[in-house]
Amino acid sequence: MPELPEVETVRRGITPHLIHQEVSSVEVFYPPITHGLSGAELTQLIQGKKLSAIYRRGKYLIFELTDCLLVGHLRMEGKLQFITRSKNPFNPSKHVHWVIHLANGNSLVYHDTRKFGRWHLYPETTDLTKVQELEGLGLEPIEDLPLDYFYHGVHHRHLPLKQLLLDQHILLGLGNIYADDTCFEAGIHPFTLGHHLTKKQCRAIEIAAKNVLERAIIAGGTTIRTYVASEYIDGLFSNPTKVYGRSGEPCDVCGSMILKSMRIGRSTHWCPTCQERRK
DNA sequence: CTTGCTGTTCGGAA
DNA sequence: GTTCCGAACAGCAA
Repeated sequence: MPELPEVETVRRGITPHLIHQEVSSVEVFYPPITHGLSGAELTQLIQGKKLSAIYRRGKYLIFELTDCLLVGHLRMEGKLQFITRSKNPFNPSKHVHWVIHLANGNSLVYHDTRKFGRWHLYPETTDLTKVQELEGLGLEPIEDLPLDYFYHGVHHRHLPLKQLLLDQHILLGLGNIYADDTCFEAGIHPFTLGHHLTKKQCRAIEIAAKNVLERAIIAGGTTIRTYVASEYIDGLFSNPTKVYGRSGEPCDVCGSMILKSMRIGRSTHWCPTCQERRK
């Protein structure tokens, strides 16, 4: 489900409920999601430890506990649900794959219909440089980037812009939805090849990505206020896209019909007028 | 019923 | 080294 804004919204939503809280036990119903660790094994490893921080890097969530890290990726459909003591004992649905119980009686529940998500415990370190999943990741588009950063990442590549935006080794956090909207916001055709992009276009893409993601985070932030503890935080906010999922509809800016194409197993959406193809 | 599509990433083949 | 393709899984719509 989540791209960067959704993961960030989940992080902000659950942090106040979890920070400084102590883990009492862990249940695991589908161990492949926890690198094969059972509930008993995970309980053994983190029982009595306190959550000291929750970070996000790209689409990864990182729970820092006493002397250890729990690193997770929600992939397509992972969701976290915080439930209060009053909802316990909790009857997990068949798509709930782990539950972390806190000493105060509340619980954090992981739900993932397609079971693509992964959670990896690093039992003896809080050093993020030791985390394999984070090795080689690119930079956050919502933070300041070095001069011509995206240009240097793509000008020698023979892949379409859309695919380069999905590559987490260059810019972090864009998925299929926000990659399409980033191309639209930058006014560049998603199939423009990396080595045809100018420095100016690349700068426009950096700015577009930042704006698209920040707007979505704000939309999530407004939604989160209505967040109810018993509901999944899945970040499908009232944050309308400009082109994604809108093929056949008129473009907001020029009225042209938005197009859709299937490539490499993913859909891509664009406005043929606002994103005229050059090469 | 079957097929294709879905917000992701990885590993192995070309 | 870069690029392509299928796999992991479940549900839904056509």
